[in-house]
Amino acid sequence: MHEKANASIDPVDLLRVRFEAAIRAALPELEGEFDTLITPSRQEKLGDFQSNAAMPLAKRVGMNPRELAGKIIEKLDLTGVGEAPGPDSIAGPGFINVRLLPSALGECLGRLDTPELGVSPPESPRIVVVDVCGVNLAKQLHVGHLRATVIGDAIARVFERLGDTAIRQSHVGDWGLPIAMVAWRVSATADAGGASVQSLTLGDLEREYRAAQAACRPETRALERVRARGGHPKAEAELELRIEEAEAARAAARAFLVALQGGDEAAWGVWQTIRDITMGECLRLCARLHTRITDEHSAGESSYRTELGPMVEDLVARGIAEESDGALVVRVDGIGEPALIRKGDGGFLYATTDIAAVKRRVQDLGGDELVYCVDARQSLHFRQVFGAAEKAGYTTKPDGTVARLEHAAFGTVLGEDNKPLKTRSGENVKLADLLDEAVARAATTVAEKNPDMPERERGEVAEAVGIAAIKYADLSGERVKDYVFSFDRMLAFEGNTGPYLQYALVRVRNILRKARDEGIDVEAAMGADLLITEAPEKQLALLLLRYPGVLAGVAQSLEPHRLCTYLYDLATAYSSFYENCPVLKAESDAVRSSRLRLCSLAGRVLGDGLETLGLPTLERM
RNA sequence: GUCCCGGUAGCUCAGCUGGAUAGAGCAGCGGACUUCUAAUCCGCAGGUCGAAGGUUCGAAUCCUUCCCGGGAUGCCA
Repeated sequence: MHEKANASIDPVDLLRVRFEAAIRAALPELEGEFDTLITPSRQEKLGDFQSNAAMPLAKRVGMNPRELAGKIIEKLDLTGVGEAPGPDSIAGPGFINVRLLPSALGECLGRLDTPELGVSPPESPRIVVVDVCGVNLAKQLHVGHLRATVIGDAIARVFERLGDTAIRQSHVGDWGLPIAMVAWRVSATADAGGASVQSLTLGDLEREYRAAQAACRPETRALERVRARGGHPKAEAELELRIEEAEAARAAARAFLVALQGGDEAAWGVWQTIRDITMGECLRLCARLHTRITDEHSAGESSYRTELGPMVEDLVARGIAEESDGALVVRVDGIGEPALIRKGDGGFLYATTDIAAVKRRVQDLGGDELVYCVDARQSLHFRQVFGAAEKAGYTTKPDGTVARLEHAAFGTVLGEDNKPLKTRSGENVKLADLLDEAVARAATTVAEKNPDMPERERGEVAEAVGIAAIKYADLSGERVKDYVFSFDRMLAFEGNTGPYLQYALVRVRNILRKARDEGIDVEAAMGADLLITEAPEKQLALLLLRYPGVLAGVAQSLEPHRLCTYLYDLATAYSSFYENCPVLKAESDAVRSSRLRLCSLAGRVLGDGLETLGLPTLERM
């Protein structure tokens, strides 16, 4: 315990040991566990860390909290860690403030300075299955898909960074009647001598998708309305005809679906082509977005098609599913609405596929934890699916351990009217257009700031800056909150933005590059004593030490925005250090070496953090 | 009706799971580029944390009720 604390990176661990000993000594009669309640100070003038333990403990033993705080600091030995405590260390109702010794800070930093930046591999790495992206066949990705892709990938990256295995799963909506409707339509067009299916773009497919939807929608409501008003017979006749046509279209689409399900070669070929067109475009965007989502991560609904029937039979046989109004449902304790898993007509529903997906992710992929990065509006759906899967025993691994299932819900992207940007509105912003706009704006800024930069590099910088701006804008807010989409907000390059973080890292790299150019032995400086004397150095050092803990907190909470906040604070602390503490022109070689090492550490943490969020980094900008 | 999620500066948002005088960015005002790149830094100004109660040494944070906004709610996915 003491050994471990001595080797710790986080000063909180060092202090906890000292405070525990002091409290035990001050209150020998105290029984049971207690918390030392050590946290970083919010205001640096008060100290670096504080313990709030005296207040609850005083209550427990019936003492005055300030008096108890006094007794604690009498026993508190901070040798080698912090400045000796005195009466001034106590403030307010009984806060105990601690100021760290520069030497202790340097030693902690030295322990952070490992190839893994203080992140130790887990004793038993876990398998975390992360649901990402959420694409549907024949539909373009729009800004609504940004979140599932970017946040999901970031969460997966955090687990990977911590030494766990992340398996991304893109649950592609590639099955069912809507898909059959488009497939039937494009196939019929091709058969009639129109455009071949292969020649279609995703944009074409999406238009066909909408057209197919419209063609298959019976306008019974409109007819009812017309009849209720005693409308014109001609209008009535026309609507009746349209309804007939729609029914015919639906019948044709159903027939196509049956052919597809039966393995009909022609139907299968059309479906495959539509799939290839959609996924090709989707994966190009995923790559451009600097995510690690690739083809191997696609597990479409179609991949469950042969598993659903047997699974449902199994649920019925074991009495987990029951009939209700002709449909089959699974009731889950604590949820009013049951999960529907089979329609009256025998068809399966999205809950069915999702339950099968839980089973596969736990029992075949070996997931210890399943994370669903999906819109918050699906919240009830996932509570039902998780509950049903648990009831069925599908969340239990072959070895008997039970997987943890979590819906990492994100808020909706809204339009200026405060309503969700919806696919059918037709006014939604395409993801590809957003990226193009971002890069175009970044290119303008790059040209202004770096007129001498070679053309090709300017392009690369613009791409990285634009993508980082968008991703950071999406990642930096609390996950569950909605936001109103705005180009200006998402493509800002100043202040608390992705490019700000990239810029701070570029400044680090510039110094290190220049040092090498000037013939300074940078490698030697990497072993230099860390002299933390100036306030900005201290601020930077204290933040650096929090990095491993922040990563762990993000994995625990599934909230990447915490890493954003941390990196922004770190970049700000570095910027302040940069302005106030000359490195290459430091007053002595020892200080210069120390600062070079501090720069290097800051750069590595920043770079590592950016990469863990999935934001591209740069050498210059 | 029931359930879920939000409400913090003019705007966009943080607030480390109950700690001290609630913090940033943008916008506004004023400073700092012959210096390691100013996509930066420093300063000023800006707040009954939706409302009212409660819990306790201490509440933006926990509990209750209410107000406002959004969402979900068995045979679409």
